[in-house]
Amino acid sequence: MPPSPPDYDAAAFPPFAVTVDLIALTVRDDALQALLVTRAEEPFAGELALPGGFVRPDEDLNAAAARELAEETGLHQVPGHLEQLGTYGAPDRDPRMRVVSVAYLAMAPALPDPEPGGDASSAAWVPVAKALESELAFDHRTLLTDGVARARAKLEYTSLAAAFCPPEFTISELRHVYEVVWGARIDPRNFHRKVTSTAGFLIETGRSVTDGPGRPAALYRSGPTAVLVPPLTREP
Amino acid sequence: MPPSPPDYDAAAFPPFAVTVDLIALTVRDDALQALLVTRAEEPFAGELALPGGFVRPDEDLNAAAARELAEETGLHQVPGHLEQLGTYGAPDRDPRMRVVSVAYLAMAPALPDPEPGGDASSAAWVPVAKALESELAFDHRTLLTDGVARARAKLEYTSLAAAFCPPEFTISELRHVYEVVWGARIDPRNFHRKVTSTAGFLIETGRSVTDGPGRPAALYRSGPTAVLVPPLTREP
DNA sequence: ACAATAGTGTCTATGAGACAATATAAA
DNA sequence: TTTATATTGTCTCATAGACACTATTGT
Repeated sequence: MPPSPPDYDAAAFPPFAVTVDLIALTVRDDALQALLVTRAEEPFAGELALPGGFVRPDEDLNAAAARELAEETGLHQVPGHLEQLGTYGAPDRDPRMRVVSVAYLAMAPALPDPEPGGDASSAAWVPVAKALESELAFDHRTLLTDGVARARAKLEYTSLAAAFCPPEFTISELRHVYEVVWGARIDPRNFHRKVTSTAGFLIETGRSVTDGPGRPAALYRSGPTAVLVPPLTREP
Repeated sequence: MPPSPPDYDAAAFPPFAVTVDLIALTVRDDALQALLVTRAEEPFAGELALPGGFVRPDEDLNAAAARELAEETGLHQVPGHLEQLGTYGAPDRDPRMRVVSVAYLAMAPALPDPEPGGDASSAAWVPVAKALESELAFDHRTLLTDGVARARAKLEYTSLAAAFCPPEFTISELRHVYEVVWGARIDPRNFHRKVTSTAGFLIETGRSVTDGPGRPAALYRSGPTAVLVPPLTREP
């Protein structure tokens, strides 16, 4: 058994840099898309990367993630869902120094394109399939893969799909989220029955909208139920 | 929108300390128990805390967690399962300085008590129910609560319950893990049918053991299936 | 024999998936 | 009308839970 020091001297702690990185996902143009930036500085200058940045000295981790998301999208208040995904801290993941990155997963409805020329000039929404074909800076391919896997899994047993929808949405829009994220067709009739029979998942607004031909669709808001029992299954 | 600096100067990054903390769980004496230490130093000297310590300058996060687990249990190689739980970094969570802690969840079979007098002299297994009644240092009550919730949830849809069992175990032992972690009785007959009919969950060893009266129980090893479909449900 | 635990078989209600049928709109 | 989408209804098969029953041990 290796004899280990009883504890480090608190004043001599090894210094780390701590960053937050964002896997911000949305559904646009029938595709799952992620927010990516083009790095302006070394290392990996000119390459695609996940948005992120250093946590400030007196800033909570979640606050740092929310701040970065707002900065990169150009919106004050970003709708949708934000949760911690995991922390990545391999000693050599950043060539400059020891950096530990706390990754956050954001799920948002379709947002306007980030303003070119603004602070987030280099940010853009990119289909996940295309992003995973590209080179990504640091270990960001791993982060993106993990984030997408988490999102896909969570659609099964939580009501998070609604985070990809605007505040009021039709059941077709919700189904479309599932179909795009899972990459699978879903029977509209069974889906309708399932989501409407899960208590607390959806709240009727009483209104309806008509888009193109066909019977108008009822509008719903997201309900209080976060965990779906039974879950929606992915394998037809 | 607050104008934010385009990026921090990499050389002027805000320094953080990074630690790993362990939620090490086991099933002993019909109770879910956690490994706790009594702190020797300020802050919170004399109080109960989760085991943990600083990540070393060239150490991976998972390696740091595995090292701490080995140190605190007194075992070179700790059986069971180790996974990242989440990262806790509120600015004031450590009164000394800015500390970001990566929490790891460990699930192990019943282990010998840590050697008093050794390096882990202050470590001991404590029933979770009792631990949550006590004061815990830092935000460790939150970490412990989150870890237990994760473990309970994961028993439903993964084969992780076997991590609480020795390498070879009976179906009764496995069921006992579920009953203790969930705090609910499970019908032995339906449980038997369920776990044996989930392909890849259990592997027969061909041997059996007899403990007390009753028919001998077949011995199984854990199989390759990590995700249980369909899941075992918690609500009878 | 009796008690205790392991393991198998059976029944029933529920729910998922397939798909027919109806409702209501645009073209 | 034709077409497209929304919504409801029906049928069938699989399965979860309740529980009777058999198997095999210790006392």
